[in-house]
Amino acid sequence: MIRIIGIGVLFAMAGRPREFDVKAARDAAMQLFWTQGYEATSLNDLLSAMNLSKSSFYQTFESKHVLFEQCLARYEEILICTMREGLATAPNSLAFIHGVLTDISNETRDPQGRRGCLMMNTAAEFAQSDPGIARCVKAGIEASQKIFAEAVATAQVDGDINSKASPQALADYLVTTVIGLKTQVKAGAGSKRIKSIAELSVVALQRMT
Amino acid sequence: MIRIIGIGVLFAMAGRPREFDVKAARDAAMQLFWTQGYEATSLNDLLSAMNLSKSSFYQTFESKHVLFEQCLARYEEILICTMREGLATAPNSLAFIHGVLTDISNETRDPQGRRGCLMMNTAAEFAQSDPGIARCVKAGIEASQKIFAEAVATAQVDGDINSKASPQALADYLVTTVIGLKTQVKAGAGSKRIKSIAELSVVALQRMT
DNA sequence: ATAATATAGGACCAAGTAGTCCTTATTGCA
DNA sequence: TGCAATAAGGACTACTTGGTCCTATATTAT
Repeated sequence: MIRIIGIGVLFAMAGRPREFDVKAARDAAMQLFWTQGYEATSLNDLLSAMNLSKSSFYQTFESKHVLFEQCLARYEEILICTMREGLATAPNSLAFIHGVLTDISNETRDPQGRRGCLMMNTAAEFAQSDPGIARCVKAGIEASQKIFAEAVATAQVDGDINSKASPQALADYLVTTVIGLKTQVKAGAGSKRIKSIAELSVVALQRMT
Repeated sequence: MIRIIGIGVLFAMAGRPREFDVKAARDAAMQLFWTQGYEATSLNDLLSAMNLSKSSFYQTFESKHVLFEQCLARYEEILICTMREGLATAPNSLAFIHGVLTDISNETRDPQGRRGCLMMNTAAEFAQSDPGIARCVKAGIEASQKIFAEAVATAQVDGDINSKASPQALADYLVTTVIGLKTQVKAGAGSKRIKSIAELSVVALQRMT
């Protein structure tokens, strides 16, 4: 039996309630995909990490591929929220930008940090062969570029960045630098090196026209 | 029967001669790995592309994994040679650096160009799980960084780059930027955008201290 | 009680994986 | 002529893959 609650919200009645947290399970899957990549993550890996039986898995999530799409979307959501929050709470916009770049140097030590960025990893594994995934990755990059553009514009008002430069262009530059730094980390670069590149990039940013 | 020719060179005598070109076959494999990645390239894919029977394949190349290592090494060799040549033939060092960055914008159109860089793709797929591969990737990055450092040093002598800056540090910056740009291309960025980021980065480079 | 749903577990499937082995034919040198 | 090597092709192994289906049991609202 299906009951209508509110506007357009369907609620299936009766039956045994779900025992696990769908969001928590999906987050566990996201972590796995993030660490291992899509292909390298087998269904059994997922079932273990999500602590689900195959039955429950397929009843809740359509397929491995669909689950992955959800994980990617969720990752981007978290990424964007984190960035927004960082921008809002930073002492000023330049400090935010500086922080995003230099903090990457902290990811060098443990394997956890060396995973890189799920979006980028996905672009590398998939973007050529799966248009849907490619669109999703592109949207994520676009979104983070937008936040950087906001930050740049504010920093220009603050007088921290040359006002002649286009915030869009500088934001593109920043996204590119972040991607480069994260990939360097993944490839094994050390903390000191990453930090110095980040510092250099911020200085360069302030002098651009 | 094995005969010794020269110093330490072994030459197996008699027997039917090999009908295919080992180097050409390996290059074909390299192209495939480059386009599809390691896991996504099946043995059958390789046999087709290399135009070999399974027998010939395993007689000549130890395994898929060993072949991949050879392909990666070969890729890095070509990359370094190409860079050396570019640096040698460019009108000046800054023009070389400028060319390397801006030429990436030409890779945006066809899928061929959007493959990215085999080294980076490999770092993304493997670096965490295969120490040998990781070492090889790291060596390749190091080598290209060295060439950039040379170019920067010469450009400083030419007066095109501020002499106070460390060539090593600027070279790290350049490698990072190249990686970022190539990944952006892979993720679907357009030619114009890539070009403008590249130009911006070169201008920034010249002003660094 | 009944309907509806979720649970665990396992059987099962078709396909694909890298890799080994064997046969038979081919080719070149000594 | 015979040895040594390559070639093509297929049989075969042992394993993994994502995914379906079924059974039996548990839990809830009506």
